[in-house]
Amino acid sequence: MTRTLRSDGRLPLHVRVGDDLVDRIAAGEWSPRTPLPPERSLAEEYGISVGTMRKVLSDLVAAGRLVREQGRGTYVRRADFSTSFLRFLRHGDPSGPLPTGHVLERTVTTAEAPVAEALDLPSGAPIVRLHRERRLGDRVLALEDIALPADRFAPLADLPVEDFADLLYPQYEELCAQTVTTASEVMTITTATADEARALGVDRDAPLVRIERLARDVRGDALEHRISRTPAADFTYRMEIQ
Amino acid sequence: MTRTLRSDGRLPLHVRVGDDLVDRIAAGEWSPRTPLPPERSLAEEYGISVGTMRKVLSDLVAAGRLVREQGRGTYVRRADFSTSFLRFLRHGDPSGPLPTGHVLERTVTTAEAPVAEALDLPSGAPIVRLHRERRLGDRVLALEDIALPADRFAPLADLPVEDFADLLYPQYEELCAQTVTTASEVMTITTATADEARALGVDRDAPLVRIERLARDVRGDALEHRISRTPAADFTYRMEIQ
DNA sequence: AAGTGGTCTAGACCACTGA
DNA sequence: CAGTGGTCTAGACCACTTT
Repeated sequence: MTRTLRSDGRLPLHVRVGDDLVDRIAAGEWSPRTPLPPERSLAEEYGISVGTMRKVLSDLVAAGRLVREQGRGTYVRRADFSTSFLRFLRHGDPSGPLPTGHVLERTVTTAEAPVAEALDLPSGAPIVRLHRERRLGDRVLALEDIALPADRFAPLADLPVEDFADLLYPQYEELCAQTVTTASEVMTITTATADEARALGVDRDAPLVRIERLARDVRGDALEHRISRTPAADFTYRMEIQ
Repeated sequence: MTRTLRSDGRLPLHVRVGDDLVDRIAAGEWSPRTPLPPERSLAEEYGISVGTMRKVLSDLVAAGRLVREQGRGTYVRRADFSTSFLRFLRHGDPSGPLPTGHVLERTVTTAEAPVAEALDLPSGAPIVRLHRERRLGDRVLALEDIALPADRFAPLADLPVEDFADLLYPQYEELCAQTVTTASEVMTITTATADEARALGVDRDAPLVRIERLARDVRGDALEHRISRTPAADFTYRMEIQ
């Protein structure tokens, strides 16, 4: 009757149940729109007490994997798209108009070694590549080069380039049923190549902020590799340290 | 018998008890070296159940204010000094030798408006100013300008400049009983002035990373204002996004 | 062995959301 | 009003650290 856990029985129950829930979310059993069952039902399903199930769920909330709302339910968390690095740019007020996205080039190709490694794919695996600009009005704020595993993102191989949205993550969710939950970024300062300088409207060798991002799903599997470049002069980053 | 809480009685018990504990930590009742009483004693002291006290304590752990170790006790958390932005510099391996710190100038003066505001002091309040270099061997990695409220940091006004340590936060704790718990930083990219270029050994107008940090104690009160500058070419920053 | 935090249970009752 | 998560209790027992 109670759900069987396959993980190491020496681990605490709340850890094993949490891992199992993450697997089920990754398998698509629940999405950001369909709530998980109430904690009482889940506790019964796993044959554990409500108190323990509450610990499982609040740990997953702390880990950024779920969101709970009193009276409504427990939902799979989607990445907050405003955490994009673009919110660190200085243009206008942060509550102002959203920068637009423009895919200039989309190719289906095979992954070079570094990108394949980042995405945890065999070298030469098929990927969808997007070259993209973010703009505010006429002004180009950033250049982006995006790589996606072709098997998970097949619908994007045929999508007309003008149909790509300003925000890609909601589109990944709608068209490809892939939800971005977390990401790691590495930021460095570089100087503009001739092409970058032309596209961004800055001098050759002007300092750029370069951000390499790896976006992941609930289970931590790599979904998207993205390199963004933006003029350093426009950049401010705030962080809270503990 | 049970400790009286002064905060708004409509708030949940675990919040009120948590606030009270933070006040007691800020008042110096416990330090990173003297453990808090065991959860059972604390629960009794406040007249609440152990389960509720456990929630209070684990919330404070999640907020970065306490550290718990099974079998040992519950301690006030100190800032992990390795979270300093210097760990983001590319020189050598991160586990290599620690950069040294050299106070070039120490003055006791009054706070200018922006610094006073950041430190939440009245304009013109007395502060201790430090101008400092961080070096690895002969090489200057970063310049720092530090401002500290003179009342809380009186012992530093007389300390010979050569007695300042490589890491200041442990010294704040030992000499001034001030523990840094959290900080916020704002990072921007600037270009080197003539003085900065000379001190850092880069070209005039070379890109610099400028980090403005405000360090706080458990209660969130401002302890230290610090502006650091380091050559942008040396800088890498990794972040995990949720 | 004594003392600490960690796991887990089995409830009662409250606060909020939506139909 | 039914159904959801949030608060709080009162325990038992386990795992780890220190003496």
